[in-house]
Amino acid sequence: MERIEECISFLLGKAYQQVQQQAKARLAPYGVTPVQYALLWVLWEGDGRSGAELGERLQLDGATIVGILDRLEAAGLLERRPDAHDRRVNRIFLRPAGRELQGLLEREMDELNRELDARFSRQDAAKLRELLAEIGQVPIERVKERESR
Amino acid sequence: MERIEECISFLLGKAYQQVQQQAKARLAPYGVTPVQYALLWVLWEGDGRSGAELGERLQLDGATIVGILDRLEAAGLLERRPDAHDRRVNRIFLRPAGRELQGLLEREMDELNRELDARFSRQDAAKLRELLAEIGQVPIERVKERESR
DNA sequence: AACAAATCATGGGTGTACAAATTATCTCTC
DNA sequence: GAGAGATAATTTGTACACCCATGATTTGTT
Repeated sequence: MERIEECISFLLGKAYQQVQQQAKARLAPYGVTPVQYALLWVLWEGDGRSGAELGERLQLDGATIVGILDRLEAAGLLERRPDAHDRRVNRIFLRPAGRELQGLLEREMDELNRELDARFSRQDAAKLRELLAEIGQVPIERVKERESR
Repeated sequence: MERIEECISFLLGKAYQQVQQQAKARLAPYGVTPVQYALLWVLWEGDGRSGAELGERLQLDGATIVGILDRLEAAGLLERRPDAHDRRVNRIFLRPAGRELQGLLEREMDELNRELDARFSRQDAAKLRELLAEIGQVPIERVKERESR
């Protein structure tokens, strides 16, 4: 690997950076960041999950989730409600303002994704998805859950 | 885009996250982060550039560069020397400890890149590079430098 | 029942990233 | 040659992102 430009890791980083900046710019007018958008997305999928569940879904550290929830809660987009049966957990619920953003934000991000798609032939776009998914698949240690029986 | 898993932006983020974590784990034993490695790389290419030049090369904000240089300098890997002709700029030079890391760190990262490559056929690997490079190409406003004449 | 182990949310510390403001210096123009 | 505008480095403030540690609980095991 004599040239850094040939490393997949480097190219991946560059590409990610570009897309990230586009997403940031598109979401900024709504006061939402890309990560916050991802979290809202899973909430639109379904309300009432715990912070730990959200973290697992997004592959984010628990400590990271806390901060994101803090900001979204301060913005009035969601609220934490204590779980009735397990006093360790908070369940996260959307507030009206959080629901209302769905249409707007999805429109923005759909457009970004269409722009990305438009750069490639249909075949290449599919190929890119396939190859990225291959990398995104947890590559190391999947040895974790193996509960008895 | 009904499923977030189909968005290129999402897949890209996931893939990036994976590679980033691998890189972090491999570099951590040497007390170096992925970004710090990238900066060291360009210094191995050539010493004595200014912070602004390094930032341009790596597409990093000036403010970000300052912090990275601070830590690498504190670690004794490089030093800032004032430019003789322009007292606004510092030129960045490797120190012996910084040079000695080159072999070790490049071995680590080469291995990671080979592991990534190994997941794909030669053709697919080339295709992936091509597609990523397409995204990484500055997509918006390249209208900046256009100096007179 | 009682205790060890696992789990959830959170707080602290480190390291990016970027925007905006600051300071020091340079360059260009009149 | 003096001020206007550009540029380099830095500071400050916000937002991730992860690790480690802690406290409150819950669960599993005797």
